[in-house]
Amino acid sequence: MASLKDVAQLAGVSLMTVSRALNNPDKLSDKTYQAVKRAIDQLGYVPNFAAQNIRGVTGKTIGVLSLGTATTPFSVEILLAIEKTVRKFGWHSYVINTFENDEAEMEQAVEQLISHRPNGIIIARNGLKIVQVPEKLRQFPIALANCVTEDLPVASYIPDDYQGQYKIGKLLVEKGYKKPLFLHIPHNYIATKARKKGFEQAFFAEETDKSAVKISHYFMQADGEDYFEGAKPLIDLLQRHKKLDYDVIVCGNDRIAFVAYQLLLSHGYRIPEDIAVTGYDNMVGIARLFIPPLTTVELPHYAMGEQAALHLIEEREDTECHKITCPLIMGKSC
Amino acid sequence: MASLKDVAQLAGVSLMTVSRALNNPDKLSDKTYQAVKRAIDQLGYVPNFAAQNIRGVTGKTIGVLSLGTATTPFSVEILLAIEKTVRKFGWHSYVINTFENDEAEMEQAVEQLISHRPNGIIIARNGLKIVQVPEKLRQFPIALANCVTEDLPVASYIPDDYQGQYKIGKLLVEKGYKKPLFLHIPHNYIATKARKKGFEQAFFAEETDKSAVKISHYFMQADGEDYFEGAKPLIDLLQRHKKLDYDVIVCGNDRIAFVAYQLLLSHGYRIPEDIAVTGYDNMVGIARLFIPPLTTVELPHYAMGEQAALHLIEEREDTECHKITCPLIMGKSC
DNA sequence: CTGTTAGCGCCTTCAA
DNA sequence: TTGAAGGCGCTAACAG
Repeated sequence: MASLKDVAQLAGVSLMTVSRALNNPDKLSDKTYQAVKRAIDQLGYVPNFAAQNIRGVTGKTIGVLSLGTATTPFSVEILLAIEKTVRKFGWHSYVINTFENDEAEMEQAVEQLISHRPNGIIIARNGLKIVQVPEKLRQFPIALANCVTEDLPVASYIPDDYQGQYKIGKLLVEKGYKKPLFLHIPHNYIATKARKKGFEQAFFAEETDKSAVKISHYFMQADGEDYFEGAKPLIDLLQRHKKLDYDVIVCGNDRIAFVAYQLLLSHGYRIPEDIAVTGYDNMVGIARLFIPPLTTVELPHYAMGEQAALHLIEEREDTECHKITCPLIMGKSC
Repeated sequence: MASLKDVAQLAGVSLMTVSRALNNPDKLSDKTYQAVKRAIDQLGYVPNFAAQNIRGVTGKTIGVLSLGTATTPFSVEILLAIEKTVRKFGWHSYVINTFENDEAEMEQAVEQLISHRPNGIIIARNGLKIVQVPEKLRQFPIALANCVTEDLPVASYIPDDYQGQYKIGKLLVEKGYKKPLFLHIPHNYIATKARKKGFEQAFFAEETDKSAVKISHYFMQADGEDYFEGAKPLIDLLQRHKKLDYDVIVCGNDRIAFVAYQLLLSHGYRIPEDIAVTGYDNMVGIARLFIPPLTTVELPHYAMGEQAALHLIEEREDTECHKITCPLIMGKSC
């Protein structure tokens, strides 16, 4: 690959002149600049990042430790947001994917991250969870995207699950729904509690006749990603009862909603005439395939990545847990 | 960040001794080695990648140009496979995401890729398409994952769509299905033709009474990713006819199947008793939510990434278009 | 305006 | 077994 030296040779100037043509063109005479530029184009020269980096003159670099992206690819948007945001500021990003439970791989991943001498670290997770911040990473400025930690005070950017589910609850109250069935995501997820609270508060705040409100809470035991399980309670109900005594199924995420749709439709229920359904996530590429379109709430993947990146770029000093609004996506399922 | 020099100072040895402790431990006396090691641990020293790279002693690097991952996150597995594979060989990988249609961004992406002085380039796409290989990238060894090009002879690794759809066709014939309705993915996709051919050959090869076979081909016009469109013909049919004259809906992908399921179930059809359905893709996180489980074919995302990486690592010299088998995923929808 | 020198962190080569 | 010198590609600081 062509180096500065090659360009200098071809242009018949010194190394520094070429360097300047790249970084301070106005410090050169127009003639020299043109000559150098021609040589650069001719050789297709592109500066060597490593060489610049060693001198500490590249834009800064953010190392991203991405956890578990494989199983839930929908959150890639976090990574894309980081990449796009840092690029806008002339920074670079470097992503390492790994899994929390593979210690050896994690160790290797961390070392690889450090070997690139990042100016900051973002730890991103596919689904909201508590993460451990690897010891060796704690020397860097850190921001968390879609995860939190108890290890140390560090800023995190996560979805405002309370607000999202609250908004759904409010909407349902306004529309006059009285008997919701809440099909949770696993009870050991962080999001679960916030969503439960959000939904209940939206309901109880508006309904004076609390006895009319029936909320059935079902929790799935499994920790797996098999959201089919989330709809199991509904399966039971459909088998046991001729007619459901609920007017809306509030689903913990769009995947559970998909299962619910199939169950309801196959039992002759019309959505939303006979029974309404709501989701959560706004799964990219899927959400709009529901018939009728699913009313759901969007996980702010892009914003989480963007904000975490900005946190490091702008050197924000807070160590708060920023809850990002989940916009309501109005469909026709309720 | 600690450098070799710092470690040397702390250990009271020369720079080179530390370097050797890292790369040729056996060339040191055990005592010195232990002393150095202690210093390394104490400082948490990790070699500076850029400095190694500039000397050309790091493992090699593969630059990945990832196209359009945002819209279809399901193919991230290609990137994960690349990362995992190169790591196994002590290589590194570096991913840049961008879009084909943004020329300025593409230009920038290519330069960034080159600035890392990769030893090889993989171009990966979210969905199988023809790509242009940027001029400046052609100087490197290249492998394509989930895409092909007409620009130059270069190895590509893509799904064997013919084989995949053939297998589905064969299965349906064996099970006695006679009247398929084929809901294609857009007709301008590369995969479409291969799948059509695969399906037809499976059918016509076995059925002697060709008149009994009814294949209705519908093509969607839109070039968008809105696979809802793919099911439009089915919507029309359901509106026009009391009872469908098909015994199986062969869907161009799982997303179309997703729509088809809802349409059929809401019209009182039981799957597969009244009408069967098949998919294509085995979309991660979605495929197993179908009720009944969808019989589909898996896009070999992992294998495509892995093989493209191996192509570069092993310095394979062919420039063929490798079609990778799509395994049949047996569900209960046919 | 342009060139020379020095040095970033590391490793190869050669000398001790 | 260990150390010193030189250089990878680049740029900041200083000369000319």
